[in-house]
Amino acid sequence: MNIQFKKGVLELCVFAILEDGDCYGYELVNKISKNITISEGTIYPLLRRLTKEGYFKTYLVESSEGPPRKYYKITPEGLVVYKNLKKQWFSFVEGVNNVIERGDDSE
Amino acid sequence: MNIQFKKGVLELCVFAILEDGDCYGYELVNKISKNITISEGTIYPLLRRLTKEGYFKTYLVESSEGPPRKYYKITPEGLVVYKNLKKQWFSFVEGVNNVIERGDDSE
DNA sequence: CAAACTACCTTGCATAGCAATGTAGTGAAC
DNA sequence: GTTCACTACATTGCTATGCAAGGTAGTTTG
Repeated sequence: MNIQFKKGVLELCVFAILEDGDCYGYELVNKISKNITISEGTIYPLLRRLTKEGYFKTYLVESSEGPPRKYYKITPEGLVVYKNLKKQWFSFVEGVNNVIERGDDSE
Repeated sequence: MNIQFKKGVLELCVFAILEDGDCYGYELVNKISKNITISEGTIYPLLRRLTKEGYFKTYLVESSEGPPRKYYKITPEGLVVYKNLKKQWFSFVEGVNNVIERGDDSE
């Protein structure tokens, strides 16, 4: 899979999944992996960053299957950023499709 | 516009436009700019790289409106790479849409 | 206690886009 | 006749993000 394509989009994916319900990091990796190749080394720093920026809050939950899980919950600010990012993504894809399908738009 | 989204995709756009007919750098910037914000500082290094990798050939054409134009022509190898990249792009977009729309796929 | 799984985390590297800047040619304005 | 705007090429240093590779620690199975 083309690594470059993912730049900025994984952030959007994480937002989208968390909007549907709180998750912990390892769970996010597994969910995203069903559709896009992703590694833990990508997700954890991303979650830290977005938490630091105030878009997520975290809480720990004990697990009977391993170490405690750090759950991430989207904040109201995060929700605003997410909706904006989602719009940008769709309009970007539309722009790319215009270029690809017509090579050019006018004339 | 989100800069990160463009990573790797501008390459695809350049391929797509050149598949439709030879262009010079400045022209490519203008064509892509109709749909996606782009700067010259991005396009010229990209064209150099893809030419060096054997995906484009170039030829100069005098212009009455300024300095000579360097036209880029896609090579057979370039065409193969382009078709592959295009497939990857569409499958990537599909994957992202799956994540965004369902948050998850299974269950 | 070793292997396999869950679950967290960090470091250094590669990549691509961009702003800023520079060079030259043409043509119009003043 | 020189200043401005446009065409058209190009380079440098910066930034951001994803990844491989590595590590820590808890649980369960043998």
